[in-house]
Amino acid sequence: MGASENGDDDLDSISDDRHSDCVPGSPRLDREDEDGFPSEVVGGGRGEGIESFGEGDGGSFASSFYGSGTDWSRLRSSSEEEGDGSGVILDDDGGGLRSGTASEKKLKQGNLLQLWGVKMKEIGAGEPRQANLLQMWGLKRKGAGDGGCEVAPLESELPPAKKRWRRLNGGSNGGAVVAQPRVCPFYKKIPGTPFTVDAFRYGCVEGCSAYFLTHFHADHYGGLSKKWSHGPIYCTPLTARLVRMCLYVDPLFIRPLELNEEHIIGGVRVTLLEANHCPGAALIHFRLSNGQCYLHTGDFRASKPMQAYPLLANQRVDVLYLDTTYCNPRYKFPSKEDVLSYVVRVSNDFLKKWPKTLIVVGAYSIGKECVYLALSKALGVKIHADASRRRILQSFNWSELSERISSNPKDTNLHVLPISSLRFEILDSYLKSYGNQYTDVLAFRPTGWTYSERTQLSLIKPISKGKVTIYGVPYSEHSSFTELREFVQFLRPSKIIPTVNVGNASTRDKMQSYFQEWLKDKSMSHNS
DNA sequence: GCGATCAGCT
DNA sequence: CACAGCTGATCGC
Repeated sequence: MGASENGDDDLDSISDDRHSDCVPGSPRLDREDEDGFPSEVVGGGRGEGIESFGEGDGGSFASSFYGSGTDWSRLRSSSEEEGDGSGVILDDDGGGLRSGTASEKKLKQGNLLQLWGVKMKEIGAGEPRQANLLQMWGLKRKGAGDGGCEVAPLESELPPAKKRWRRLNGGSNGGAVVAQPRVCPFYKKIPGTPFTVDAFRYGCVEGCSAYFLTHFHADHYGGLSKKWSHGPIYCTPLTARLVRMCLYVDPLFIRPLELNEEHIIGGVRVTLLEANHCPGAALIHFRLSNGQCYLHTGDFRASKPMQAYPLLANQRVDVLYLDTTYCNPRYKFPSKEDVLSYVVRVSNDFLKKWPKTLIVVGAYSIGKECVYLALSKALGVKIHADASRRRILQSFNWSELSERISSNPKDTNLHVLPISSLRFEILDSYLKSYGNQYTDVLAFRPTGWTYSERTQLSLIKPISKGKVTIYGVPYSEHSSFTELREFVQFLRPSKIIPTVNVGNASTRDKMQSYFQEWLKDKSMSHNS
């Protein structure tokens, strides 16, 4: 599921090996860096495959690239904040303040008012948030005192493409990203190579001459803009299109790599694999010239079919950079297929009782398409999305989806809205804006984490208010705890580096103990 | 005015 | 709790 077709792409005209000479002549890894990894990371045989980091062709890996920020202690951690007195900490490169306590952030931002405890809300008398969402749909005029007009926005009234993207996806930069260190953390760097993964918000990363982007979500592409000039960006053709269309990155820097093809970049054999996350999302497999193999999962949902990928089946993986979003046994959720049939069933039942129901699916910029696609197929109706979202969805070249998209909201009772719109007041206004076309709204909020307490789909209880009913459904695009365990036990990597939830020392310890538990029985190895 | 970044919130 | 943002605000240019 979730795989989208890669049709012809208009971006891939530039040959990939133009930047294959990108390893700068730099000193070797400093001894003080050791293997560059904290000792808490699980290792197979201690040291095996580790000493070789930084050797071989990739040995010119800059020590400055890998030397700073190589341990967890540089990461933000609430527990650590309590521990070390949380003074202002200077970066190695001098001057910069490390993201840390709230006071540090305020200092860094130079926001004296906040530092002094003056709240923003007390200063500005802003409009309530709802007004803007209503304005977005043309339901309410700016500054107009009336109850809103009754018509959906006309195409001609919409802002130009760029404004529309920015409107859909956040403020001025396509969505704010949570505070992170200014220095690229070590787990975004691939040792023995001049590569980083999803590391765009650190400016020019020293020693990095190739920047990989696993998928088009703001917390991964953060920092990319039309001013990007720090090096080539490698990603799938679909992600490449979005980077150009939505962020206006200069195409000279964008290097689309077809899935399932080996590409030689800087002497490293690189293959992108379908990640089962959002459209365009990829796992990245690196095979260094010294034989070391690394797998970076980006964000992914582990699945059985992945175990048949030729690069993963019966292959040694030395280091696994793992999406550990739900690496806790409390996170159990059903398969995507089960959730899709559940959503269809709920909708059919609802429509039987209230035939004039508007069905709404909440979604971010990309991801969760299969939820409304499944509804579209089952109900035999089209999908309405606004111009901003249509532009993105059409760029997928996913014909099964494209054919079902409608620009006219009155064409169909199945609409996609930003997930932030799934609130009673907003949906109620939305319902009213269609006059008497609909009597009720049935909305689905697909997410992975609302499901933590429930164990069965049948136990899900919707919340209703007036004519609006909202279901939170456990449609996850990350691996459940069980899926993660099965994937790790299948792959049996020598070493695992978590890439999510790493800001807290106790969470890191917990994850490492799970990894050890999963890998303790060597006789179960598939990949020995 | 525009773009980047931050706090607070969902 | 955490996902993947959203929104308003400030700051530099």
